[in-house]
Amino acid sequence: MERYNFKKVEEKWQNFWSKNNSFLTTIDKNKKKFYCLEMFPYPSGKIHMGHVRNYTIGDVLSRYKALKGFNVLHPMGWDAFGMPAENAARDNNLDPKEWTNRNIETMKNQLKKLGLSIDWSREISTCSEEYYKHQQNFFLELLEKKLVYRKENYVNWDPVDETVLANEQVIDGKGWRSGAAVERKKLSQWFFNISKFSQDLLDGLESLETWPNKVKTMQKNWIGKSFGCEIEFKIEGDLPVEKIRCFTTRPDTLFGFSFLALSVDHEVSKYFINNKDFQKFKNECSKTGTTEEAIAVGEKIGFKTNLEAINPLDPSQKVPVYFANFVLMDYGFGAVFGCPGHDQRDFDFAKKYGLNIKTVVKPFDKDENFEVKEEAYAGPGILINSDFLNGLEAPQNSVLETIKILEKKNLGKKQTNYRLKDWGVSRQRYWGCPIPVAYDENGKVHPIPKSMLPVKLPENIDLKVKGNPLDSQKKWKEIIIEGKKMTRETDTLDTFVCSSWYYLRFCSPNEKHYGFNKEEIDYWMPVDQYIGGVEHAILHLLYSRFFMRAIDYRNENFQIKEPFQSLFTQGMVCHETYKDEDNNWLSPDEVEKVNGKIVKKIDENKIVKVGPSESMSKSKKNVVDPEFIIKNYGADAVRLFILSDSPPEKDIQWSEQGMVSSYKFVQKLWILHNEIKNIIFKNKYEKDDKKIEKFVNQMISKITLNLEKFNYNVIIANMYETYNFLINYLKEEKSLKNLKDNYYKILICFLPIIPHFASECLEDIGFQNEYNWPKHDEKALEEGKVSIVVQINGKKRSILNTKKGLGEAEILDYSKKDKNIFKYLDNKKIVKIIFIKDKLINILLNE
RNA sequence: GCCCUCGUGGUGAAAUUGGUAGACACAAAGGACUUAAAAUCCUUGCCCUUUUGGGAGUGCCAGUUCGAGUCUGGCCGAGGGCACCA
Repeated sequence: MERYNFKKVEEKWQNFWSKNNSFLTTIDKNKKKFYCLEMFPYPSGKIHMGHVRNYTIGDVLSRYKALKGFNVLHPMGWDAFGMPAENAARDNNLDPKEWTNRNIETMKNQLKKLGLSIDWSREISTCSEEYYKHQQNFFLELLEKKLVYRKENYVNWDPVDETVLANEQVIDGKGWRSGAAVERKKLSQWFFNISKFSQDLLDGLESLETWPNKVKTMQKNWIGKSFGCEIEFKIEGDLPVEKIRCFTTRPDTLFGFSFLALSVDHEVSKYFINNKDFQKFKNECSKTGTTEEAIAVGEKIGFKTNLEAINPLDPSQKVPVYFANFVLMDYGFGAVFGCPGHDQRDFDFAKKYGLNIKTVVKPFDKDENFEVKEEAYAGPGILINSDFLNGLEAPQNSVLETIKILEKKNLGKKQTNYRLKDWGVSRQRYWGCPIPVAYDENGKVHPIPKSMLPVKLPENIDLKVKGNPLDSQKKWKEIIIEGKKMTRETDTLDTFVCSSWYYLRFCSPNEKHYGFNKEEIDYWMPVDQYIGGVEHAILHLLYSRFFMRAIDYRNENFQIKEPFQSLFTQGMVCHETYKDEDNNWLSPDEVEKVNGKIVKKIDENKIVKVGPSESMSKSKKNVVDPEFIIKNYGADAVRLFILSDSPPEKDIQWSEQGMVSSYKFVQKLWILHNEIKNIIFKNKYEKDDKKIEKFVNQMISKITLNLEKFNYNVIIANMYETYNFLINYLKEEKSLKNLKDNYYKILICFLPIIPHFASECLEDIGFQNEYNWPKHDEKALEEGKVSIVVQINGKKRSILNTKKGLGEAEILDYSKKDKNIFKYLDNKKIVKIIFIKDKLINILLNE
């Protein structure tokens, strides 16, 4: 017997699949479809372990579903626009397109070596004209439907990447990619009207039953629905301001009114343009948005005006109007009614400026003299000190009741607010999809006629210029539309737009006239299983859900609202971190273990500091290169290891030892296979044994269930159990009638996990082409013996091995004779018996 | 501060959803084979007993139940998300 040569075998099967177009998919209406999609990668250069995990999980599912008889769509493509290409190209004097395409070539080869069952004929790349021309077309459609618009607005400006970021792309006040502190800047920008669908996006979450709750909650919070009331406050003072509108969720606490706070960008601020103190204050406020310290301390500061606001429910009450740093212009009306008694933030502000703090809600268990002292009381209770509102249950009844009163008196009206803001999609970068519009002499927007699409990116341009490289392309900017000279838009689209509809394109990668073909998406969509990292919980997943609604809007031919039927978010791949004496990060191949100590490879005397295990990242150098690992151990062993140990939704610890043991397991399986093959071909079947049949049926049932439930780590354990069983079985039984058929079934169960190995073994014992997923036979499971637990007063005292299906009386009889049991029964009365067939008997005794 | 998730051996984790806790693997210790090492295989894994066996035990405290890792309430701890959202 030869040692298992994974290199030869894996190459052989990869070539076989490729030559036979094994994973090519076409519409087949006689079969049930299954669309399995993993989040497509950014072509950064090489695949990393995260990709290996993500795509292995998807591949196991795809292969399993295909064996079950589904028509499986399992495509792959490239999220190919974006900053790294532009930066790399600029720094190395390259063309971003070349850089990107070279990376795609490399990564595609790496993915192929993993043995993924991907239909490569559907490969797409978002930076190809073939792809982005359809995207430009979508943009124009949205423009027609008024779902995309242009407005001047404060934006999140990333000073390092020199581009605008969407709210979702600002993390802790920093750019999601560059990590630079984000600044506020006023710019004219393109926006997608995602907020139009706030309620619909929220409602849609209900239908996504198999999405992780975590993700649904995050989206729900992000959409941030709140119900309340819009109130108009009359204003008196030395400025021509008559009224100011506020939004509040607690109109019922109006009698606790103590100040009115405005955003520094509120229209009232126009009267303070020349006020130096105000300008100074405003500066202070813009700083607090970005420094971490200010966020941590959360100090509230205000600027007092000479205006006074009148309480609509009690015109005799007048309170001061402030500008305050904690009021946001783009939520509500940029104005807040301050009720310090029952809102902690208002409380802090009132304390600082010595404003009145009035208690208007008392907790249920306190009397009417209850007073707010150390902190605001935001809980439920009964309204007090509130005139005609006294006695109402807050907020349960009081909010609606107060809104009714305000509406009747024409002082306010019911309103629902959402935190979700429109999606700014303009990016001042070269390597993205050009926005297909132009401006005439007056700055009026003109869509580029569809016949002139795509708007192609100019080639061979200078990327070293400051700002947007497209802006300096004078020739390219000129365009003539219907005889008129115009100037092109130089902003490109956020790359998240590209990934908002790529899953549609996979259904019709060759459709020339439109982004997709109706017949094809009707068959394939929605994606049955989407798999990717949880980091896209809001960004990509919300944008995609929006994009389907945007296409669906006023479109009778399109009915998809939810693109992803099921979502699975896999955990990260982690590795220990290492640092040398000078605190420089070291990669795992720069260190080794000598006598239990981790040391530097080049110098054994240098001790290495071992840090906590963290998600693999280039910056911490705690990465392991998949290509190297695949080369050393083979794709099957890598697949096996990446799935073992931890459940796929949890983080996994990369361990060299674990990797080696997976490798050895494949070798051991090969030795076992040869032993079985010998028995099969020597035709030594004589004894008809049910033991193997029962075991294999149990195993099929377990593995099938674990596949359905994404318990892939348990499947690996099942594989080890199977191996252990077979080894012992072969020791006992040398003549085995049922071996071949049962072994065949086992190999098919292994196929999704270790496809090369299983295909090779199947061929080796004479099965060549079509395999089907085995069904477990209930009858086989029922035969034979069971272990029944015998309990005395709820404690396990013995185990009976009996035939299946015995009744209570028989089991009790056996129990009484059991040597571990009868000593307990001595002189005791049986009070009660709990009996569960084939499982357990619990005998309750009188003490 | 608010929201969500999770606490099981030295480690990663299983447990048919209320019925044998620790499957399967990693690491460790002891042993076998070997002149030796590597590889491989076997055994062990809290406490008491020489063994048969018994006791404790799934973060902590209580409860429901014949029976709780699983259900309920309270507490403690870890991880993640959001953060002046009125």
